Amino acid sequence: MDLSRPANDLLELVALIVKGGSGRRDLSLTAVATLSSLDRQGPQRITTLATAEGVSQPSMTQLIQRLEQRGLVARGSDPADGRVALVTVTDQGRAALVARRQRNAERIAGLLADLPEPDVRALADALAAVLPTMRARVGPEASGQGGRGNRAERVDQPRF
Amino acid sequence: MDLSRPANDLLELVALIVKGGSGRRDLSLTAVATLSSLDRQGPQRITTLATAEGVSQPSMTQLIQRLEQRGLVARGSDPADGRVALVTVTDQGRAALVARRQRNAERIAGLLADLPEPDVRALADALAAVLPTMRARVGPEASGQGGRGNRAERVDQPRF
DNA sequence: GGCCCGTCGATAGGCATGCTATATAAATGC
DNA sequence: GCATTTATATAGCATGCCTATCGACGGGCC
Repeated sequence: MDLSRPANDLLELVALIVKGGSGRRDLSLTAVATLSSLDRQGPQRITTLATAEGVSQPSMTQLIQRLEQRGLVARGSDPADGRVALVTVTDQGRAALVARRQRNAERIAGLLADLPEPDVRALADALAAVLPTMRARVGPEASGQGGRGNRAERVDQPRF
Repeated sequence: MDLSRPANDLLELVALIVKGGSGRRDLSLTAVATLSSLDRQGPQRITTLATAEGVSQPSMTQLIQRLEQRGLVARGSDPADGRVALVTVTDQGRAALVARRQRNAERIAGLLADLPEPDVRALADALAAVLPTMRARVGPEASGQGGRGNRAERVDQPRF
């Protein structure tokens, strides 16, 4: 089956949605992903977060510092290893996450609201069928445990 | 009809796709969109590009300068109005655009390739049905001619 | 014609977020 | 107990965006 047309269509849809969210970002994409990871998986160390989000360790250190200043995360220490900094989401961080998700969902719902209902239904069903597999496909590779060196060992892949 | 589930699913799909494209970007999102606009609609002035892409005029000036240094666009002047700078894509710019699109399409096709064919077909059909309307819905609003002031007059909307 | 004002683009300065290279501190191995 | 490895922090730099403001051109009105 030829995937180029759906691939390009999907690409365009993503571009439309991402572009629609113009304006000042309160939280960067990486910040949201990091908070989300901390929310789902509990306290994690800096290096783990860095490799999971695909940024360098210093970048993650700085991101955590910014998030800490804003009260969205807290730092703890690992009783078993004095070097590690265990990062935790605060309630405020969780709230920011929820608010952010809701705004995005509303924006997208606004786009969908203009479409004929059968089309929306077809899209909804197709997404529901496809998402679990894509989650599984992307997830494991992105969260490869890594952390052996100081560097993130990333492929030089174009982003979007 | 309840749009929250499809909206959240779509959001997650976008997040998966955007996050999948980790790594060094050769061209920013705005750069690609600008080149694409120049390719589709021919030479345009800085201000028009800025409002169309939702960035400030100085940002667009700088982006065009960077793109010009890399040979991806060229500047001309409007014979009818000495103030305006008409920006054009070069062949090299078009080539960069094609290469970029192809890499992205391949990446997404790679994701789709893991899915059962009927699911892909359903998604492809749903996308094809939905895209024209969304294009129309998002396009006009984003390219409102504006240009009254120096400032871009943007709403403070969270991006993605 | 000459002046004022609006519009177009450029410049200056600042902030956020990423990077690489390297430093510091704790743990581990001989 | 000192060298090595590992976890994080710091320094310095690049990019891409912003606001504020400047200089240049164009158009209307006297």
